[in-house]
Amino acid sequence: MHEINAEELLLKKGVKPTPQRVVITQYLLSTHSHPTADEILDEVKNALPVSLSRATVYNTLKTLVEAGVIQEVVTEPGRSRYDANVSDHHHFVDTETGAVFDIPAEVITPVRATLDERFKVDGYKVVFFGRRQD
Amino acid sequence: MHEINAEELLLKKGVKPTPQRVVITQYLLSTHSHPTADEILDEVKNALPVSLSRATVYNTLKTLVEAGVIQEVVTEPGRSRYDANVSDHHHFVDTETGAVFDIPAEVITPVRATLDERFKVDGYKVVFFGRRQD
DNA sequence: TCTGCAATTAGACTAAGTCTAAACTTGTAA
DNA sequence: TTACAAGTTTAGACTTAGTCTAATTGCAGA
Repeated sequence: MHEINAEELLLKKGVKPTPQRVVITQYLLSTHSHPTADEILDEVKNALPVSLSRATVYNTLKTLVEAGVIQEVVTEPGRSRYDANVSDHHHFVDTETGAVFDIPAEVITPVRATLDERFKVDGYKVVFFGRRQD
Repeated sequence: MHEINAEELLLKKGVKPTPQRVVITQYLLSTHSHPTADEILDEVKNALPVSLSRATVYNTLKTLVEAGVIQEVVTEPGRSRYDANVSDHHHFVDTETGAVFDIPAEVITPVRATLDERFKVDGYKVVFFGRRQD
């Protein structure tokens, strides 16, 4: 098994691996917590020897989403979360804590819909909600 | 068939039917456009003979959601939309325009998930995305 | 080394939503 | 009727998430 390397990943996706981008990508690869932009800023600023402004975090997240390195996840009003898991998957949201968990596409039954032919469906996302124990 | 009456609906749900609440509820019952709070404010302010402040729109929407009169729908980053359809249904989002359409639960196959038993699932929502023609 | 474009930055700005304190209803009791 | 209390609405200040701008910094290629 080959360890995921942020710099290689960025190069492969055609994104110039600047220190700020590498560090943000590393952080997202290392967590399953679906952090918000400001959580990323705090984490990365406190833990890593690279200067980082708020604007750069937002710029970088947009760049990474456009390049397909990460995904934007909207599970609650008012702010976005980010996910380095770009494989086909869905989400579970804990309704008490707001915590978000990945659900691989393979563990759910495929959704088939009978729609008016004017709807051209490119895909779908399922969000489960409830409580996650422990 | 009985026409839906906003005032009756509010009473039935235990919400005091003030003029502002009735007018916002009427507007939501009359549209399928899933408006945002500020769209509701504009619509209602221009069309109806009742004064209405931004704070009241936000207060009222929160009250109506808590009472189960309407639903909050989050389909895009940064703002919420509101839906007077509280029956069991899902959504289709046009990726070009952001327009949101209701998809009744009956027209999709039920989603079955095989999850770690720590996930206590209360329900799920499916969001389809693509283009809606015409 | 120079040059020029891309990336980063601080901080002003915007948009969506919340909060606060005052004013306004409304239902009920005197 | 009047008067009170509780609930509702209001304007506008405030907060939060995110965008924009204009100035700097950092590199890759000539």
